[in-house]
Amino acid sequence: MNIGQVSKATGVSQRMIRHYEGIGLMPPPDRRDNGYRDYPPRSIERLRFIANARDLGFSVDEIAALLGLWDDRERASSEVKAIALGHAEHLARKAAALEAMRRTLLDLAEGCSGDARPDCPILAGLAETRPHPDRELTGASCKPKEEA
Amino acid sequence: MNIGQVSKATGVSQRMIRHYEGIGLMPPPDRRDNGYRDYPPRSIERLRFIANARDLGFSVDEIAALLGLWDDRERASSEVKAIALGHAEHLARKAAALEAMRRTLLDLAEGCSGDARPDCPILAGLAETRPHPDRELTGASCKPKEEA
DNA sequence: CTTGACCCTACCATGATGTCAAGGTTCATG
DNA sequence: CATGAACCTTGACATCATGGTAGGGTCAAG
Repeated sequence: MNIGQVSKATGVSQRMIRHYEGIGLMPPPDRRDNGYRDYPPRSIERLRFIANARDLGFSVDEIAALLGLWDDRERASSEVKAIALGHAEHLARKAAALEAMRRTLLDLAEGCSGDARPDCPILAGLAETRPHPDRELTGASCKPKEEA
Repeated sequence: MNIGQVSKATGVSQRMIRHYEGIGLMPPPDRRDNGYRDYPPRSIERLRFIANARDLGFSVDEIAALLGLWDDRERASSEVKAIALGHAEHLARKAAALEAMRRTLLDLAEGCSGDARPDCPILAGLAETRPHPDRELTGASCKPKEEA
């Protein structure tokens, strides 16, 4: 199969199919005499696996690990489950962070009249001193450089 | 003030302070004879505003809009509120998407024994045909859909 | 003068994806 | 056969926010 047909069959863009090959998620397919990639039917399965995992928010590294387990018929399902549950935890933390942002925003907006007057607690809140003024500072403001 | 002091005062890295200048969020400050950036105290306020907005997940474009309204003493608070509420909605949708992913993942993991046996519904679910019209990827193996 | 902290610009990298460019191949049709 | 559409190829650039590095200038104190 040509790349265009694989793309249609899987819903993965040609661009990303080549990309996955480049980063090692897909094995390099055979080439025909004209240089065209020639995919075996198995590739479709594997691409769908990758795309589904991506849709679930797995990182490339996680997908690589899952593919390795997929290829290994002897693997223990506990390994797969550990990756999946770890990722679920990761997703939960991200969702909670977004929710906290939203909460803060709604709290700020609550005090805002939302009319034609210029007074606005949202802007006032944004201009306030930052809650965590202890972020990373680039350059060595207080760290000794021990470089040769 | 030198950039290092502004960085310390705001918790924004020097790297990002220069970046915000490059993308137009911060006005280019005066330069001393030696080429060093020389910031007025106002810059600290503005940087804090930017950093706070960024922490709330606003995009650069949204921050630019908020800054414009911040600079405008005549603006109506309704404009600010509209941006804020729109963004809150955006955050809610993102959080919901993450939660849906997590739900799917947990559903898949539920059927997984998580022991030494190779049988694993998580991998089976990932290898399934991609949801094209509507998704039914949760739970056990569904009927394989044939689509070209 | 030396040292070390500070500043400058400019480039590279991330991750997933899109787009565009410039060129080769295949095939159908006039 | 010639032309053009539709396909394939590689490579490069852009996004967004951030970190890092390289290479070099500046300043103040010892």
